[in-house]
Amino acid sequence: MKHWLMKSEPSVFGIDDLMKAPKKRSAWDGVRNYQVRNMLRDEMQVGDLAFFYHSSCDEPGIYGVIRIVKEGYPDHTAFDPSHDHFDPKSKASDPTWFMVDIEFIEKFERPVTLDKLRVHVDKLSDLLVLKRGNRLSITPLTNAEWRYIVTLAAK
DNA sequence: GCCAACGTTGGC
DNA sequence: GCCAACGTTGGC
Repeated sequence: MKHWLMKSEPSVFGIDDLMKAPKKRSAWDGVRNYQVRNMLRDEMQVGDLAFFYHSSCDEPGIYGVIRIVKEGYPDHTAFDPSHDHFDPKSKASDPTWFMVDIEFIEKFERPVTLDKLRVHVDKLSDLLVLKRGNRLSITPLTNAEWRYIVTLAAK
């Protein structure tokens, strides 16, 4: 089982939206970056756990835990001309973009904020979300990084 | 294949 | 709103 960090803007879709969704599940759609597409399509597996990270908000950070419940499948929002994420180069017969389904697991009592992650940069020096200029909305974490952040959340 | 221009991301 | 950093596009 792999571990991930998945970023979203809470003004668009945050962990509270996921908690309110039917069966506390949702598609993770709208990814339009090839590196992230490859992870969605080729690497993420049912049962993988991910941190739900809020970006572009008052307090960026990790707000909880989610689980992959459906492996990569074509992102149909790319086929719909009326949709924000429409992409004419993605065809149903040969889709460019993929998504997974996720399920709510846990919301932290207090988020592990970006500031807090930075305090622990000695233990989290490879964490991509701490690297300046990183633009990937989904990044892999090592088991050690995952466990360390879980202990931060429990404090 | 190069690279300038442009659009997007995301913290501040 | 600003701006650094990066990905993508398109002319050549």
